[in-house]
Amino acid sequence: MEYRFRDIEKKWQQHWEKTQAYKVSNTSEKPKFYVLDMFPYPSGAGLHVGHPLGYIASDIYARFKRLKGFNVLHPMGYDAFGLPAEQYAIEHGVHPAISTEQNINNFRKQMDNIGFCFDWSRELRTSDPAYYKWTQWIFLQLFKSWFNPKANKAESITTLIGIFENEGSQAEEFTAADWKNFTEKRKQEILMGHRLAYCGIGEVNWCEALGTVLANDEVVNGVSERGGYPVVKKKLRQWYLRITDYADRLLEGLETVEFSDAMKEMQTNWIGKSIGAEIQFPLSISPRRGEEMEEIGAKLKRPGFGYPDYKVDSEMSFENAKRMRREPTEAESILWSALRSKQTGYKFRRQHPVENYIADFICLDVWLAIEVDGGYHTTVEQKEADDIRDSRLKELGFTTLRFTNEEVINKIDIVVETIQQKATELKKTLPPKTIGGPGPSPLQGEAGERVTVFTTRPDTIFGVDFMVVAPEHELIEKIVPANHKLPVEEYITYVKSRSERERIAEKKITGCFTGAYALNPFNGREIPIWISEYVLAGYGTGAIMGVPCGDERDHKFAKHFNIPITNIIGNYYNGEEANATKDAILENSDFLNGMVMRDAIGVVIGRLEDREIGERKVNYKMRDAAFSRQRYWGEPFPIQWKDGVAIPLPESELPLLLPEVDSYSPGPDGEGPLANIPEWVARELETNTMPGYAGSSWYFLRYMDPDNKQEFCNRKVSDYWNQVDLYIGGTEHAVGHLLYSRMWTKCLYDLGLIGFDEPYKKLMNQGMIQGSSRFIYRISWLGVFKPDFDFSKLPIILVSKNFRNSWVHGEKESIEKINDEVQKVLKNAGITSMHTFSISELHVDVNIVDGVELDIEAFKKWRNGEYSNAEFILEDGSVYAPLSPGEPARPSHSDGGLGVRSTYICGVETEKMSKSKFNTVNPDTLVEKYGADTFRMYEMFLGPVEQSKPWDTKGIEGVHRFLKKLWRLFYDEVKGKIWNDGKATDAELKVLHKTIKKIEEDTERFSFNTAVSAFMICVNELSDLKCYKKEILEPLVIMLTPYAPHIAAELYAELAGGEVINASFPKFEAKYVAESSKEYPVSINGKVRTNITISLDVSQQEVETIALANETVQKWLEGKTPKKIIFVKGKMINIVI
RNA sequence: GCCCUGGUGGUGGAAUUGGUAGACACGCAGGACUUAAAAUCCUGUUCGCCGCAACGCGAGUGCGGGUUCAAUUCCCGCCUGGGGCACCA
Repeated sequence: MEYRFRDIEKKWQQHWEKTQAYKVSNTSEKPKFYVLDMFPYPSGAGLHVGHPLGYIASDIYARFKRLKGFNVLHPMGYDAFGLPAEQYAIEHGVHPAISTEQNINNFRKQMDNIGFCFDWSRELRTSDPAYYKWTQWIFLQLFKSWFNPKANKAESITTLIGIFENEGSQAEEFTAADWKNFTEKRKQEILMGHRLAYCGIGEVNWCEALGTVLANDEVVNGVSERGGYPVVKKKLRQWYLRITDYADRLLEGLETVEFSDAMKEMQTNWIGKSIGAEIQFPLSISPRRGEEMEEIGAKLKRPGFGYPDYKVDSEMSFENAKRMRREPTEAESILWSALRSKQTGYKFRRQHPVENYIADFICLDVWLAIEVDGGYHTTVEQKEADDIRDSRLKELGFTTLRFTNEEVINKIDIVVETIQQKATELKKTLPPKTIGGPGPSPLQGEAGERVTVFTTRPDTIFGVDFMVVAPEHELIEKIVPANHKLPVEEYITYVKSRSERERIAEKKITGCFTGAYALNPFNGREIPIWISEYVLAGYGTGAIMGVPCGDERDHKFAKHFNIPITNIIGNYYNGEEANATKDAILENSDFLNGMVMRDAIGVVIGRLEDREIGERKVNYKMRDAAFSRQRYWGEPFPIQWKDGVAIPLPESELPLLLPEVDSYSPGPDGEGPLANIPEWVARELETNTMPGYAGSSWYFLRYMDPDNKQEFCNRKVSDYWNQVDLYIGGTEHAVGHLLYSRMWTKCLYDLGLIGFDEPYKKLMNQGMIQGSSRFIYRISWLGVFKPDFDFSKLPIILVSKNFRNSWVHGEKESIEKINDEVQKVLKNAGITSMHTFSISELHVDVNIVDGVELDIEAFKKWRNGEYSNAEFILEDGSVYAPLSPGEPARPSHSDGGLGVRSTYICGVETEKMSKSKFNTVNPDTLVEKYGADTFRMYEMFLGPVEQSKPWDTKGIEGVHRFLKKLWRLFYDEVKGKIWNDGKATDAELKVLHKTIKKIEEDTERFSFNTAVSAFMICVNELSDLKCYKKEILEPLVIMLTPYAPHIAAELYAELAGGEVINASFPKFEAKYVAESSKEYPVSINGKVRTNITISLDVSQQEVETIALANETVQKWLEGKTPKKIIFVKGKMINIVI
């Protein structure tokens, strides 16, 4: 009886479906185990051999755990919303729901073929209203929550409202009373700045021609990848998730989960926590002075980029400021107590340095300086000094008010009123502050008066030779003097056409001087402000301080633009490349001179904080997650916009169904397609939809309780199943999906909806299976065609790989050979008008190539006979021409045997597996040919699951042979059943138990490839021993169940009766594999020279004696005495001479 | 550019904690069975040198250094394939 895998597999798959063998209950005495695969997107291309890799791995583990006595949840479903279906809809007019449904059916059919143990009664689809109802519901919970930093967790927004009502907000500068007086709209605006799901303004890549928003990788060199149309940045209202508030918890959580170190590192880097300082650099030229400014700028004749022409003892003014703050005059004290804490409605600072002056009081919001004159201001010299100071302050854009001591002391009310009036007046003349909304851009606030940078190295403050501001920084348009406008605008136009990716990756140094200067806050040194594409508005503050001697990128920038470099680290800087050391002793660094850099960091921060020009700051590279898409095929937001205020729909109205649309094209102004529906717009509903990761951020919870109509998941059920014990998927989800779903889980936990705050306890990464592409080489005709030329007469000539290669390398012989052939063919075809050609490389379907040999006959039938008349120049130079009429069909090379066996050799390259590259291998054809069990085991046998590798079908035969060999331990072709009840020998038991141990260990650590090898070794050894004993075979079959469930079920049913999937994993017994001696490798100076078998229980002394007595050892010793003998018990012996 | 990851025979890979490099399988070569083929079985197979063979010798885990009695494994520098870089999923 032969191994009839097709019958067996069909039989058992039907049996399992009929008996609902994989249906899992939410209540069980057994311990639970949750195995989950990352949500697949049902693409139109169907499954290729890369997809099942992870599913087979999880299936093996799930089945293994079941044999080990666990109640195993192993569900599957579909991340069914997504762009490809929408793109297909735009191109073909098919509703995404329809194409998605078809794709899912196809996926399901393919998966069923492979014999997975999924509990299909729990299948999910994110596009199903019964599912997305709860996605919308969770979104509303996020919308109605804020992150309370004190509690370090999310809370209902009502607790925040309570705080505002009672205390107001210090950070946002309003009192409880203010809050009560705010309009509802204003209150909502403020609350929006705290909601976990919030609305803001964000920039997208907008392609007018395609009428759509593009992903970064769809933008190449400033134009769309599809079509090559121009792309610009467009600001759109967007939803965001406040994931940055969870940054610290996402970092801490990594310590509690079993992810690979690489994965943890990637997430840590993505979050990008860095500790440093935010430093404010005052601007040298006030943006308020407009046109007048450049004249001054020009007049000032700044000496290049070097030091300004006045020198300040900054330590002096700094010390003065501090001392004077400590010892204020009476008048100053009185005025300060009237101005402090925003009593006037304006924020004043006292003894604040402006360049090298120190203003008594200053309000940076309205550019107002207040001077209180003591008696000594009456001298002529002092008067002059005051005038210079006033005019400089005026130059900088400040208005100065002067009061005498007497005025302040006696008429404080009038003084304060005057100040208030002036401030209010100034405020009106100020350019309107841009209200950017609560978007993620950090560029708002008091732009226009100073540049704020974030740095992890405040100790290098005196090495700042330039600043780089993001070209899209709002400050730019305000600070650029007219004579610099043109080049700056040109540069900004260039940057606008670039995707973020391109900007970051650009090796070429680009940038543009803005014509404006900032001042070093400590010594007033002028610092030129540049813009460059490598600084992004979204990172940090959107501006960096350039320290060329300490940072490689800054160094290159300075060198490229000839910006003089200040060396603050002495010998550590060699003038050639930057040195990021923290160990150098600072030079040219004012009050830091002589200090070790790492110590200076804290000192600088202390001074920054003292002088209120900066502060210690934790910065995250991670930005809030953009959570809306201007697309159709996604979850609608349950939000209405009334008078610019977002109103959540009542939960009773969920789900908000995705409406039908006539066209899937975007709406006006880059809005989503939903904006095209009059009724939708009339209801003032949000026209964006949610992104792909919305549904996949919580799906693991829905699997636990998929049919619940009352809640997203019953708490008791989620308490039972708890975390996913094993999550399998690719590293491509390392930072996207995994971080989002971790954040959602933490939110749900904070809100008391689930009982754990990390979704995935253990993560296993599966590698990608790449495609191995094959190429053919076709002669492409170049030449002049007559107008009436009949193109069908043009012959198709294909040359084998080596001919093409040598042709490319210009080898005479090949060129002549190809030329001859070409001329002959052209002549036969009666073509004389052209004679030149090139050779182009074309993908050919890997399925009609055996290794690298093209199956010529199959190729001729490929693509409806496109190449049926092609002529082939084969590897040996012979020509394979089309049949002349009446000539009998020739066998292709693979039919072998007849005539000369020359072949057409294809080119090979490893690429992504993709339909368009004709390198996809469909699992269906392999399952059809070899069976699901062979396919499963072969995918595992290919190598470690977590490693990427190109697919090669060669080798599947070996696994198939193994299963046939296993079968022959049970059945003989002639005799039929051959197993017996005989008592197993020691040798047989040893083979069995060695295998049990290996399979158990390997399965537990996901080393499935070595487990398959162990099965092969076991079957080989049992075959050699001619062991057909039930005592051995039965445990073997149980062990095999996770890997090859069909054949195991069949053999087990015959052998023992019953269902193997409910059996128990065999127990390993050490006594059967115990060894008493070991064949030790004996090395001389680390090189193995011989082997000696020695009992395992002898001492080092005895081993040395035995080893030295050995003949080979004697020979190598050449009479010398060994210096040292190393003996590692059970491992090896090494003799050092 | 930045972050992560891989590189071992003709091929996929093994070597679990620094201890016999190449398990297992493919392919290839030779042989057995057969009229023949398929299927199956047996033998050999890292490279080089010597040799009828056995034995033996040398080199060898991307490249160049280092640590160690001993390195595929640890350290430093480089080359190179793959994944990610925020709207592909």
